[in-house]
Amino acid sequence: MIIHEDDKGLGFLLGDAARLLRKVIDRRLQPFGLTRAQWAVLAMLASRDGLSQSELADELEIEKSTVGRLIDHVEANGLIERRPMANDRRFWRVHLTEQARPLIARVTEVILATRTEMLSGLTDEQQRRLSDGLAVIKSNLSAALDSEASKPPAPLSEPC
Amino acid sequence: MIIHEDDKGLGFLLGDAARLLRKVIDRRLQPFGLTRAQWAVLAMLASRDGLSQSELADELEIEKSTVGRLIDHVEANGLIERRPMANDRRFWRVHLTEQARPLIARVTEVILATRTEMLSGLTDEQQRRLSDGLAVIKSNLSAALDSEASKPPAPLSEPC
DNA sequence: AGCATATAGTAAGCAAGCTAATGGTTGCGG
DNA sequence: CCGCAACCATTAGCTTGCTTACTATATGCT
Repeated sequence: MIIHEDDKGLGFLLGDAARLLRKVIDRRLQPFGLTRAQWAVLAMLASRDGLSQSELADELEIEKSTVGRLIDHVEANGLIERRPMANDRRFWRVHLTEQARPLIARVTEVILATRTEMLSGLTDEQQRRLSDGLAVIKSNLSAALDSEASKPPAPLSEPC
Repeated sequence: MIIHEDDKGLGFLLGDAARLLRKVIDRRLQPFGLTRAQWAVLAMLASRDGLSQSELADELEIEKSTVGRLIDHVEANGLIERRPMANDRRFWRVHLTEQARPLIARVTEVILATRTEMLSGLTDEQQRRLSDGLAVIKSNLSAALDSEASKPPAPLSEPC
């Protein structure tokens, strides 16, 4: 049979695991006044300080509007700041503040510990295969999204 | 080195893949007036009609409050209905309406096609391993969440 | 120069997660 | 039988995702 409804389907499994991970991390980051999404911004800036908001959106694979609001929150907490660019006033470069560095170091430990916990019981080989599998899925889904972006114009109404 | 920052870390990878899947499915279900979360409710009821809201929340692994609002939406669309239980007025049993059945059949095809697309390029064996890996992760994260629920009471203040 | 187009960011509105607090029922123990 | 605890559901409020529409700035073509 085609539909081997093993348990709930791989799609649901993926969603459940991701939701659970978000929940765990949000809990553990709460003492730091951070959420998982906000941490993603900090982690990206930690290795590539000074990105613009659009670049951040690309790297984090979320929408510009989402990243904008996210930055509002983190900036309100004093961990990052927007700096105008001299030559192009449309841009803002986002930089970590001094307070951010030590906090990032501590949060990194929490994140790594959580990752270890999440992967406990899986061999390095299994982890690698999991990574590879998820990468394939991401690539397939990106392709699906792209192919959709072109079709919608005329799926059910013929011209005149 | 311990932190082999391969690309973005397995945690981010997991979140990205899940977010992408949600995006694709939400798009494809939009013509049906459904979202992925609402579909989860319908899919569950399709095999186990008449669950209570709390049972649905347990099965779907989301909070009661979330499932309540979700049911509001789907009910407003006329696909399900809440029926009071005679002997216990705290309960509502959620049932599919007649209109729901044919729609569920069509949506199921879309979902299965999307799953196939998502997994294209992965052998059955790879899919199985992916499933198993995600199941382990879910179980580890559930354990992490539980162990946290017991600790918080007294992490930093000693009794008198 | 001047207008059209593209690009960076913002704003508003919806869905869906979560938590915490509330109201209404039920059931049990004294 | 009365009151307390447990339980179902709802409400309100927060964050984060998306979409769509808008502003402001830059660029490019005529």
